[in-house]
Amino acid sequence: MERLFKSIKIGINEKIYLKDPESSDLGKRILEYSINLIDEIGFENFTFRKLGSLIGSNESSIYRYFENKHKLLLYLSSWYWGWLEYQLVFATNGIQDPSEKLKKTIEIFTRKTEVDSSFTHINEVVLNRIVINEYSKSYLTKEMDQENKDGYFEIYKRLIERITQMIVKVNGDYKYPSSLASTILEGSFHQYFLQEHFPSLTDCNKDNTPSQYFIDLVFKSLK
Amino acid sequence: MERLFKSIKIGINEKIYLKDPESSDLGKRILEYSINLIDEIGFENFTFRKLGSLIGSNESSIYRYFENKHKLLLYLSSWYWGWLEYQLVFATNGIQDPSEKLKKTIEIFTRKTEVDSSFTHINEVVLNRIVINEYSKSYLTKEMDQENKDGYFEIYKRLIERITQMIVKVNGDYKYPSSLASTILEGSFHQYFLQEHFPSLTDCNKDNTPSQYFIDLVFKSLK
DNA sequence: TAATATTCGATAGTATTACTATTATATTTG
DNA sequence: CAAATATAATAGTAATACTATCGAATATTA
Repeated sequence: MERLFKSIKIGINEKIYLKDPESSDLGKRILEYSINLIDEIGFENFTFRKLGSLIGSNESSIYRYFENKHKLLLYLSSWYWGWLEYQLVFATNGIQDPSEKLKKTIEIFTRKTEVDSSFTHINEVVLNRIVINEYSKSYLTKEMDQENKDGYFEIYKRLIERITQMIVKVNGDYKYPSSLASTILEGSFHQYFLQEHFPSLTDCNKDNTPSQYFIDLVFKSLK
Repeated sequence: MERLFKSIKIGINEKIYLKDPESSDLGKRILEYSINLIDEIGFENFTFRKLGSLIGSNESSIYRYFENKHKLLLYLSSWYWGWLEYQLVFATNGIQDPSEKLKKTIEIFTRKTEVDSSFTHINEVVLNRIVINEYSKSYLTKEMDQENKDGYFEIYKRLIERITQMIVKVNGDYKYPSSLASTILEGSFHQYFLQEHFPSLTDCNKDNTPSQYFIDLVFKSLK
């Protein structure tokens, strides 16, 4: 539980930012509006200049918080994974039965994101869309091995490890708990992407949710 | 079968290129060396200027073949999917039993790529690495819906549809054949990525192959 | 309250990227 | 051999991704 609170409050690796964006008003505006702007125009077209003019601030001021937009994306996605971890632990805390717990976990990962008013300047619904559309760009780079060593993907990895442990508790003989855990996480985001852009490549829609698909997949695998 | 040969020979959507790179020596060198250069420095750092100087040619000459590097990536990945489709149909052609056929298909998708000397100027092993590391960047853009309408992802979609049909033949009652098919394709590439960069998040390694993991996953799902 | 530190905005400047346009030259083909 | 086509060389543009400097406003502290 301590690990969790650390993530929610100060858990974001300090090397990701130059100045803590939570420490000032401008910093918070950077977070709030960068989410909207990236969602709107996409990460490729997003620049600090555009963000500056959107929040009525200066490009160079934003550079005082983040080295570049790549680091900002790492910050936002780390924040998202930390928030998801919080949701996860909170929702599954009381559940004793391992299967029930794993089922609930899959539901948390695959459910539609809803606004959580506890963090006012961050819109989790929009941030969820960003993670679906942009997260893989943050690790599919030539710098990622070094960044991984520096701990930039810590929270994401911890999340997958949590699922792995739950899988092991349901069936200790299953041979691929880590692979299955990462399939659940990547896969559920991918199914949402397909629903939006390649509907013919998925069976998920309003009636058939990704939750049902993954619950079926996982529990048949673990039987 | 005709659809297949179309893909191998001229199947790449003509809107992707300005001038067919297979139609000239320079075009072939663009394909050959862009694969090496993207693999070496990553798609973000790759520019036509660098490619030009690598092949002793001019930046502006490359622009006569491809509008921009994004289109080149679309070309290369379309080529790869077409090549994979060829491998797939070739290897599964004689198999009658639907389960055997699906199993073979999963093996094709999840096996390590080997050089295929039939296409001399394209190195499939290196191209496979590019698809693992860069393919998602080609569709995670704001332009993708239009590009999808224009048919740029045709071959990729057809591949997934082929797997879907095989799944249906093995078990017509299974509720999520398309989702499972896309999970196999995306998932197996992702497992290779994890092996390379996040080994703690996968159980796949020299002894445990992605093939075994996915065969287990799929056939338990369809039982 | 004065001194000091911090923050931010404004401006300017650089190297690189992602192209486009033009012209000259080489090569192919009819 | 002429005409068409392909390529190379050069130049140029707008945007990007920063870095540096400086001064004004604001907050902190002595």
